[in-house]
Amino acid sequence: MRPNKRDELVRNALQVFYRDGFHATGMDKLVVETGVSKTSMYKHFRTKEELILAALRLRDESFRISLLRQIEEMAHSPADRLLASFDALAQWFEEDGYRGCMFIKAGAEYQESDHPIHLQAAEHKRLMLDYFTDLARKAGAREPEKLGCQILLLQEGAIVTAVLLKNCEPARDAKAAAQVLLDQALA
Amino acid sequence: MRPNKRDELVRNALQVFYRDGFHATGMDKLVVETGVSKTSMYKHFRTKEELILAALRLRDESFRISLLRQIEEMAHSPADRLLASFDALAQWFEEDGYRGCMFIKAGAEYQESDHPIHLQAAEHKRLMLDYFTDLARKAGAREPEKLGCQILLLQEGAIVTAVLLKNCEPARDAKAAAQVLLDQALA
DNA sequence: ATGAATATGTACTGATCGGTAAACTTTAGC
DNA sequence: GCTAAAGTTTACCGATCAGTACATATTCAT
Repeated sequence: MRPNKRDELVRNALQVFYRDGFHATGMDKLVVETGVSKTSMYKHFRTKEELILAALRLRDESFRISLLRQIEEMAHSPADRLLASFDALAQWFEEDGYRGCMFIKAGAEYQESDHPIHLQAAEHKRLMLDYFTDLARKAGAREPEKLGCQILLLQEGAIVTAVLLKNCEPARDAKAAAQVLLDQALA
Repeated sequence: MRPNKRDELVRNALQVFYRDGFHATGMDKLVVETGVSKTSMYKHFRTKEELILAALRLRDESFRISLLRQIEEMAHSPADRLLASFDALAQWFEEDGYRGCMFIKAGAEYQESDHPIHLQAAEHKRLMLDYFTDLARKAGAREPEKLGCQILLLQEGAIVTAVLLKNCEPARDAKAAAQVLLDQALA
């Protein structure tokens, strides 16, 4: 268990950053919430920013891996998988402690477009876009880049709407929209 | 010019909050950037939170008013106006200093769903949803609530995607998607 | 069992946080 | 021209910010 304390730190810090935000989470709060001493934190990461970047890297990995696995279990054709991504979204929204997309929030708190945290958030979205575009291409869509982007737009829209509007079901309406767009792109 | 200093404060503070974020903007920075003394600020607003709420109120008003006017100038039928909203979006994305939606960011920095700032951000989105739903109804859509929500999802998705992904044109793809959804809802 | 790496607690730095106190100056209505 | 409101400067409060120093304790491979 040599480097595991570091991973444990990143894992727990990730939860706190996701729950409370980046600027609102001080290093002293992290000491309390993660159980890792401040001295140890600064042995592993030279700055708070580096710790945030590590947390975002972990989030990107675990989020995308589990999302893709979910999708691939639920559906098998590329077209069905595009649609299934919205069912995965709906499940996510129902989870306790759902607080929207960590990368949208990171981009919102670190707005300069050349900031490392902003860049890492952008990279995550680019990977998501690539995944949807790939599925659209495999599904035989006429303009896969366009359909992939539209699927992404619906997802991002649903994610932020699910945070702010409790009275509507964005995942359902987004899926219905995706179905229409998909039909039209395959016709 | 009695109460105008207050309005000037709110107007300038709004710009700084939008540019730099809420937690990242301290009251001392606002003194420098707005030219209003700290004592005066606290004469007008008892807390930073009240100042933020006033800034958000102003933003909601001016943003919605100018957006609706733009839309109503560009198009005249309800259906065309739904589509024109994406042209207004595209123009917004091109503006210098575009930094996404202030209310999405407010909801991201103040995440507790009963927080006054979170509630105010949610109220803005609800008003936007109502507007689109109303247009969808007037356009004769089969399920106006559904179409209104889908338009909103595309808009929100485009807004956050325009912040993070510089290499694609979310407003264009969102408009094309809206066109398809609209056709299908009117058929 | 020992040595080296890794962890810890405590105490601290200077800067900044939101917010206040008090004394002084400007502005505007009568 | 006087009065009172509204604005200002300057200095301050205790708390918290990110980050560091240092001495001690725990862990682990040999």
